[in-house]
Amino acid sequence: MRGTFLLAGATATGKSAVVQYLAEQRGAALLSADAMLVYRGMDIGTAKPSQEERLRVPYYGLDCVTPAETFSSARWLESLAQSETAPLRFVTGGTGLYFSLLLRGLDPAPPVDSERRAALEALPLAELQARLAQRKVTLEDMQNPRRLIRALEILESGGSLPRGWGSKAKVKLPALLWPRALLHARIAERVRKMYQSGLLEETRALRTAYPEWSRTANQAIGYAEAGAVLDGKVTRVEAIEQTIIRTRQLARRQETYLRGQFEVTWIACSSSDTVPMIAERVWAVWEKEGAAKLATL
RNA sequence: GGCGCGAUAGCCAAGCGGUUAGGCAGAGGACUGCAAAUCCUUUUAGAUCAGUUCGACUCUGAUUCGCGCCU
Repeated sequence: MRGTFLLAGATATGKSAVVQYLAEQRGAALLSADAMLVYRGMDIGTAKPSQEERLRVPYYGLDCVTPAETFSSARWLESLAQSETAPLRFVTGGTGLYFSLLLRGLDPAPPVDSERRAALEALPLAELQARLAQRKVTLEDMQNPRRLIRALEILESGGSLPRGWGSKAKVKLPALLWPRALLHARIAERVRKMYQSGLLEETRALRTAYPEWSRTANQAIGYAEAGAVLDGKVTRVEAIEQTIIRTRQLARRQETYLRGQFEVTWIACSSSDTVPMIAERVWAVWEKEGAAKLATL
């Protein structure tokens, strides 16, 4: 078997373990499709594959930047390109946007200009809306400054807005799915383990190494709350609780994105399943559906 | 035992004799270079029983439970 095979799914569904297992078994390379695993040193809170696991399988898409740097989806495409040489490649991760890039491509648009972005971010929402109104442009989501700003960046530099992935024919994507209640239990357990494994200490060390973090790294689930503990703003117990809640909310949004953007082949999991059992099901889906048809980038 | 205060949704918490409290959590949705981000929508009430009233979560009484004080 050759080619690229994908496995999506919400956080804490066990994607990584399943794909690690399959990669070891089949001699594949792994590409992480995750916007947080790119941060060097953010290991415990992102549930990054261990050094041992990484020695057994070639990995791409990990540790691309420091927490002080700003990452971007365009930048992730570099990791994708690096992994091209592998004859058999498995891609897994929780960032649905990256699967969109992989399967649907990226319409031409100007890269982010940090000065222009900062200028737009300083504007009130009403001003952003007014500027779009001047250009007779309406977005679906006129309350969302993020999207208004990006639209203005593209328009003000002479580009035209992408048509939208959601409106195009959906592409197939396999994903793991747990009953919500079980997933919530898995999330709670995982967060507690992160604290037992030293998330606070890791955060403290990273803050020493990098006093200023990029906005995205700063907001990373687990690290934001651990930082609040270190600053004495919340207790450890409160931070654990808040991290669990934010992770649950992330998982819900991840599933919503997959449902909305892809024709998902859901691979159902239950509490009695082991990693090899789920891996077998994933492999069966991959064999049946064939290698992913990637967009030409 | 007596007196007082309280009881509102999974949690916190208001006003009101008739028209949506609100927040959090949960659920659904959007998404093209920050995505673990950003934004939109939204279910679930009035401890129990009786009374007053056209109409009670709101007023009255009893009961139950909780808290405080007294003996």
